[in-house]
Amino acid sequence: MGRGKIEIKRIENANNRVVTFSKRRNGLVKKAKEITVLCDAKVALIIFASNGKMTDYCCPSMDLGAMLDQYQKLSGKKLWDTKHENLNNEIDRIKKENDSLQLELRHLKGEDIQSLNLKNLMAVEHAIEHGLDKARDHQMEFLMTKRRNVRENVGGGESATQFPAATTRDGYS
Amino acid sequence: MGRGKIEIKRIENANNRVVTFSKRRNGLVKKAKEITVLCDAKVALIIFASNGKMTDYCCPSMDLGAMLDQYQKLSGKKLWDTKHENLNNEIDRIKKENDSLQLELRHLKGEDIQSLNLKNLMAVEHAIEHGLDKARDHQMEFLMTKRRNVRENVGGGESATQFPAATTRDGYS
DNA sequence: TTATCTATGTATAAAAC
DNA sequence: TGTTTTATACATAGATA
Repeated sequence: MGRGKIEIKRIENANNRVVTFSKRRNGLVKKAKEITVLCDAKVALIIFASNGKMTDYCCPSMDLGAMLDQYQKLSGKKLWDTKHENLNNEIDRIKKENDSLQLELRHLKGEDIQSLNLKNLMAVEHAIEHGLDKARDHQMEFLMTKRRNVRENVGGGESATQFPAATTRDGYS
Repeated sequence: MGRGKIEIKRIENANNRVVTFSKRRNGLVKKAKEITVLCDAKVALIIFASNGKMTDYCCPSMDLGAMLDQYQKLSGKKLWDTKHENLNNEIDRIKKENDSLQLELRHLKGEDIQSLNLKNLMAVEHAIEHGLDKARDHQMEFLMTKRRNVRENVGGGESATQFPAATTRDGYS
């Protein structure tokens, strides 16, 4: 074309290639706009230069998302379902983790323990005992702090008399 | 062009419009292919005729999905995120639920309880006590059953002393 | 880059099949 | 519809700024 016909193959001269790209890209977008107007067509066009820079055109009458929905319907090709699948898998994974946490939690609260065998049951018991110890230790710390505060305070100590419930049971252990 | 210049506005004659569409669509796709080859460009092109029929072209070096990923990155526009948003919200919701379960679990095990106030600490304690009661009740049942079985067995008790096998699920420590 | 300048090669409007 | 024909209008390669 122009000052000489060219073969349709990669333009080796980098400068020519870039210049030609720029011209033809403009031409392509222009043509896309024209067919849109002239023929009531819907056109979406995305162009990446070899340097990564992007140019795009989408007809005003339909947005790209709608175009792509239609594309998927008509072509049968999936564009984002693989992405959906990954998210769904993630959801499944977390839900399972969630379920097992819920179960463990119920066990520690003494619920659903009929499904446990003796060994697991004893493990649960020990976990609970350990937790109880720590909770009581902590309560005690709370109270000690409170009492010390009361002593250092001016007024009366009625709040300081409030001791933890701490009913100690002895099971068989 | 051709036998007469035309204005770039909708071609009112339906027949002309369709014929022109067909010609220009072919021209557009041809140009898209050419720039792809000549300039190392990546091009995606989707065209819908007013009758709904679709024509598309995508450069061989990148599939449409990848093109669109790149499009989203570079343009900042969301194509399918509304669809994804729901799934992502679901994931967030479950993750939060998960976190709160984990925290509750740690509390019941006596961990991280320094962050609790006295009232919550006592609530935890009561939950633990309740769980412990139930666990011990259940253990007791186990043993009673076992003892009864031993009594009812004919031979020597050595097989009867064998405690449940305990195929173990872990996590109670 | 982008714009302008030309000579050429292409695309295509209109018509007819 | 799709193709061919043909006259014109456009696009653009290469050079230059």
